[in-house]
Amino acid sequence: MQSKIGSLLEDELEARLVDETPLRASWNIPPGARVPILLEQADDDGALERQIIAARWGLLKPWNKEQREAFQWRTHNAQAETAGQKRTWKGPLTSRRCAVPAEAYYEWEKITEKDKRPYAIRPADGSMILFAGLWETWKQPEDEQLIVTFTILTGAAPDENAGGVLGELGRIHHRMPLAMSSEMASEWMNPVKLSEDAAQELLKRVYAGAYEVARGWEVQEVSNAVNTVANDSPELLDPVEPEVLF
DNA sequence: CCAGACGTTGTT
DNA sequence: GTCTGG
DNA sequence: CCAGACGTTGTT
DNA sequence: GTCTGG
Repeated sequence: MQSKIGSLLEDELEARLVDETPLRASWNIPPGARVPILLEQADDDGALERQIIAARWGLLKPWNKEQREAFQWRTHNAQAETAGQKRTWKGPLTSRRCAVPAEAYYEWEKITEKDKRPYAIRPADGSMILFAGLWETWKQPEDEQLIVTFTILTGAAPDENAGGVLGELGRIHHRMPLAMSSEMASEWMNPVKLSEDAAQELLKRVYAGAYEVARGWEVQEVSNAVNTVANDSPELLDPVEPEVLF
């Protein structure tokens, strides 16, 4: 995943940067990293406000006491198909929905057991992606501090014969993160507590709209420099020429 | 009732 | 915390 | 997600 | 193999 610095996000997302923790731009964001997420909450006066908050990618379940056990599960994604039935996602789904802004994300195509090939995926028009996410708070045992964590919902990738960018997405991977239009994101982020049924319906609509959002993306093979998290520069998004075979 | 799990991706 | 399994 | 590490007391 | 770190 790739993300802009906080101040730029404030303008672009028309939201207030709440967490003062400096959020630097990054072009290589792994699970576990802190990145800005977008959510709606009541401000000090009780008015609904759109906020940008630094959050850890990888949802930590609030009942885990030890950091070791909290970090054990891979929770950076939640399956949209079953999220409504899973204990871990139910609470967040009814009450803590967020959007995760990104300019691009990476997907790895598995070629063989050891060979994988990274692609950068982003809106062709340079706009921001708003992934559908869920957030949660976790109390750090050492200092009782609440830290915000999040996960990104995923769905089945389109059929590889779909044609166009949807076909490309399906060809390189069988899953994809669910992105939202800005209108859908506004609905999604509304912090009203939903019933489980209503939350399920809302999620279905996000899922149903995800391919249409993805239709505006482009998929470009990039250098395997992105495989090493220490590499973090805008050049990671530069396309590499596909190998000519003859 | 109490005890124990609570997840995804990808691979088989 | 909340659900499932026993 | 991928890359890279993984370990200590006591016994041989 | 599995976990940690980034």
